[in-house]
Parts: sequence; structure tokens; C-alpha cells
Amino acid sequence: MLEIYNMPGHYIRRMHQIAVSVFADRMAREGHDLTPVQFAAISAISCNPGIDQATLSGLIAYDRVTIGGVIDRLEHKGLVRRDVSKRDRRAKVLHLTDAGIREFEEMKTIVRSLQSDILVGLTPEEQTTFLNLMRKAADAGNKLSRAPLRINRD
Amino acid sequence: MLEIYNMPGHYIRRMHQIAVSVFADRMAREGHDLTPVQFAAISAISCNPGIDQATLSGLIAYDRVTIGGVIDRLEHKGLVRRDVSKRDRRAKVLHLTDAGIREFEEMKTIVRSLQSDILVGLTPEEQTTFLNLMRKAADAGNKLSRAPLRINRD
DNA sequence: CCCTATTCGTCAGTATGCTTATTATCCGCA
DNA sequence: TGCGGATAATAAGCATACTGACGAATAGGG
Repeated sequence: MLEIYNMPGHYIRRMHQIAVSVFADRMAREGHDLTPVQFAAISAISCNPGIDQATLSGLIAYDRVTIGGVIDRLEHKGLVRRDVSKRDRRAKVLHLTDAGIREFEEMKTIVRSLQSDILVGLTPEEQTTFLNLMRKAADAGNKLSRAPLRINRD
Repeated sequence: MLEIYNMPGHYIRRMHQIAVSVFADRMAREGHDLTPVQFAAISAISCNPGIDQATLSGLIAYDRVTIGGVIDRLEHKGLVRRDVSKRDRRAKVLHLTDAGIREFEEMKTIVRSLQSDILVGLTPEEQTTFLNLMRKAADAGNKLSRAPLRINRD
């Protein structure tokens, strides 16, 4: 019996691996080509048009450098527009293109429905318990991660 | 309120991000330099001296290609020895070096004790519930992942 | 013994996800 | 106005983590 088979870290990684795989399979099957982080970014831009990359990073809890690369690829796919901010010439403000808006609308339903596939082994009650425990643990551990969630309410 | 804030996938990713970060912090603090997958590989080789890379991959649920790179780095650090198998000249059999054995002994306790830090927001009862739910979900979703756990009992 | 299917490790390529460092810019303060 | 510290984005580099493809070798059936 391996050490790791008793470790939460191992199962968290396995769940992540399964989640990413389910996401990719479903995308391919529906004829789309977005990764989880690309969907998260588009989702956040959709809710916050004109957001800059650093604020976006905090909103979806990713590293700024990572998001720079993600936005590169979304821009290249023609889903996101990136312009220099008029208020701060260091910052780039982000908007969805028409294609990006369409893509998000189509993906939204798919991504929502794929969530339960990730937890296919759990009953609905267990899924709820599981989600609540993750919320609690992720909230408590927020500062421990390299890219904490940063939500500034103005 | 963002879409993703209601999605299990998001929280699974956050938990993974937190787990990896806690692991890295603790390693650095203790003066070690191993990643989670490197520890998993060493742990599995320790329990199964002479295992080949493909079987190792199945035992810790990683992709063959990924493990190839991981073993490269462990070999380069002098923790693992890689030899061509006498029974199958395609395969490489793996052994821990003396340094690898020492490293694993030192790391074992540290990695065990860091697990509860990952779930610091949960009570002991919640941690148990959480681990059991993850075991159940990861087991059920095993085939869905790209690199399923493959444990062959001979 | 040969043919075919399978398997092992690896290569090339893509995308995360992070670290440290750098440049450009902004902001507060004197 | 000018200066120092902070911040936005990026560059360079490293380590996962995967896909598809490939050569080498093995295993099974006829």
C-alpha cells in the first residue's frame, strides 16, 4: 500500500485530473476548443467588460503571468480584444469580441451540465456536502495559494 | 457573481492549487527540493524496487510521458537509477539510490504532516468526510481521467 | 518461423502554472 | 516638480500534464 493512497493531496490531484479530462472530452464532443482556464477568463470578462489582466487574475485566482498567456491565446483565437487602458497606460483592458460572446453563450450551458459528470460517483446529497466542504476549505486556504482569490468590492 | 463560483470544477482546481502551494512552501522551509509528483514517484519506487516506468505511471496515475520527464529529473538529481530491463529491452527498471532512500525517509514524515495543513479550514470530522468523498468520487471517475490508476495484482 | 497487434520509452508540440527579473508607468509625498 | 515605492504587463526559465506519432521490442496465433 503506497503512502500517497492515504493522502488528501493525492485525491485532490486525482479529482483535478478527472475534472480537466471530463471538461476536455465534453468540449471535443461538442465541437469546441476551450480549456478550463480559458472558459473562466471569458466568463469573468463577460461579467466585467473592460477589466484589466491583473484584476481578472484575482477574480479567477490565477497567476498574472499565466493569465497573460491565456489572454494571448484567446486574442489569437479572436475571442477577446486587448487594448491599452486610457486611465493607466500600463494596463490592458479586455473585452469579448462578438465571436467571444457567442462562444461563451454556447459554452455556458455545456460547462454547467458537465459539472455533475465530474462527481458521477456521488449521490446528490454527497455532491452538495462535497461542494460545501470544498468551499469552506478553499476559503480557509485562500491565502496559502500562490494566486489567492482577490475580489475588491468598490 | 461569476459562473464558476458555483462549479465543483473551480473548487477542485482551487484545492489543487492550495495543496501544491502548501507542499512547495513546506519543502522549501525544510530545505528540500522535491515536487509532489517526484515524491509520489520515489514513494512508489521505494515500495516496488525494479518497477518499470509504465507500471509506475499506472500506480500513481500519471501519464507515461510525464513520468519519463519526472524520472529524468530524479535521475539527474541522483535520487533514482534507471537501467534497461533484462527481461524486456524496451523497458527501464527503476531503483532508488542511497541518496534517494535517505531523501524518501526524510520526506515521508514531512509530507504526511503537511496533509492536514491543506485542509486547515475543516474540523477533523469534516476532513475525514472530505477524504472519504474524494476516495469515492476519484474511484468512480477513474476511467474518465487520461491517466487512470492501474494496479495489477499478480 | 513469420505476421500482426500490442506495449515501452521517447520526441515534438501545446497549454498550464509558477518563479524571478525587467520595463514602463503610476501614485504619494515632500 | 521631482523622487521613491508600488504596480501592470511581459520575458525567460522550469516543471507538470497532456496529444499524436514513432522506432524498437515483445507476445500470441497460425
